[in-house]
Amino acid sequence: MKFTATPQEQLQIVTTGVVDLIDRAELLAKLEKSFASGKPLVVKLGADPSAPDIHLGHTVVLQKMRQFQALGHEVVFLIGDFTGRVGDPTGRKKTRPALTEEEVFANAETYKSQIGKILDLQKTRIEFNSRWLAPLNFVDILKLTSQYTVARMLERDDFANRYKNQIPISIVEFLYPLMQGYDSVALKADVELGGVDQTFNLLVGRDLQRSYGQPPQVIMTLPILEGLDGKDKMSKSLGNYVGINETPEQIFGKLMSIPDEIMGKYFELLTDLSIPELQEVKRRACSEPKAVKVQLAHRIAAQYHGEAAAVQAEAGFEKMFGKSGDGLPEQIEESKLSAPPEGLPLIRILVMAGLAPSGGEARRLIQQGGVRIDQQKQPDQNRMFQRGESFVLQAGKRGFRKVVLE
RNA sequence: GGAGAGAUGCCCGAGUGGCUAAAGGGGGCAGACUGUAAAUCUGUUGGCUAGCGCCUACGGUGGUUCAAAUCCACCUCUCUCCA
Repeated sequence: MKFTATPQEQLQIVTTGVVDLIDRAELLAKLEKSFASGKPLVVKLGADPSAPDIHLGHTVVLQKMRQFQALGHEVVFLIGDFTGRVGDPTGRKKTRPALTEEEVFANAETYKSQIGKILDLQKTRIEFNSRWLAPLNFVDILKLTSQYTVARMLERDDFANRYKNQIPISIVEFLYPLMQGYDSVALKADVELGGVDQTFNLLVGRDLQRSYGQPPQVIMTLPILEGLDGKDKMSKSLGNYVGINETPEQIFGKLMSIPDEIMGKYFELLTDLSIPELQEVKRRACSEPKAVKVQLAHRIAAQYHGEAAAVQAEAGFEKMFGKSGDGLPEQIEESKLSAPPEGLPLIRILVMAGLAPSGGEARRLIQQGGVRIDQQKQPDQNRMFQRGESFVLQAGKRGFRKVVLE
């Protein structure tokens, strides 16, 4: 392998935007060695197999992976299937069900199709940590655990807080950082990437590599992206995310709903704007926030679906919410419902069309004026509809369904 | 192993026999206002029901009682201190 960029140039590219880099000198030394020998660095990124939906938050670190990849290094996308199979004892109520082999395989495929939007799959190595974790026996595990102390584990913020607040910490949780660190040993990783919240785990990897006689990996942490609510980090379980598999319309719409304050950060972490462009955007964000937000939504939609789709998504948005629009989305999903001879009451229809989770919820929506039929507010919860009728049903601001009774 | 504290709805948290589908807050949802932003105000937030009402619910099981989230017994789990 021949590198086109010099170690210094590579260092420059690869360290922009990182929060923590441990250690800069080590990284440069690794880059130099790799440049001289023609041997690419092994760059590791771990992924949780139980949540195979990749959202914009994940892309921050994936983009960093792509930079390494573009420079000619070997990126390893590591799926923590073993961890997933063990399950998570922390959430007592919702014990994470151990994933079956089929599920792991299916999730891996899902991952591939998604990370392919950012990484070059041809050049991406995909690994499963069960390959080396499953064969370990108790002696191996004792050796692994003897490398670490409880006091050092309690250095992790999360553990320290829970310990202080008398919230349970399972022994197994102490093993997770060790397992993750052992992954680095097994892969002989040169660099491991992760969000800043992963700092502790990444550091454990360094320590373990040293214990096992390997040169320690360089760790690089990247900023955590806030979710659509602008408060918590973007995550599927909080529902404040934009999945990269979503339609351009969904991506556009969701991005338009973020708080103004985080627009700058989104531009910074999710687009490839240059520094001067970023400054320009941040300046305009105060004077014309709407236009800037549209630009953001457009740009990101285009990144994943192309310019044409982004243009269309923007037009659809205007049609729906703009001053001159008619308040209807471009595409409305259709529900064919079979009605009994006596007809269907509105409440039932809302539930059957998937616009309300229960009858009570549907009733509430109607009572509060959140339900429209063909754009007309519909206050009568008992209104009956007969076979052959069809109309556009709207629940709340965003729930639309074309209902056809048959 | 010993002593003590605790487990309540999506989350936090009040509630020590009936007026408790359970205060209050957070979050969610809807409405008004708007830029599908923020802030603010209003309503709402277990299920079934047009409604009366019925069912399910306060870690689990059983018991006392006309009546239990509340009292008793056992069990499970968590935390603290001692060893």
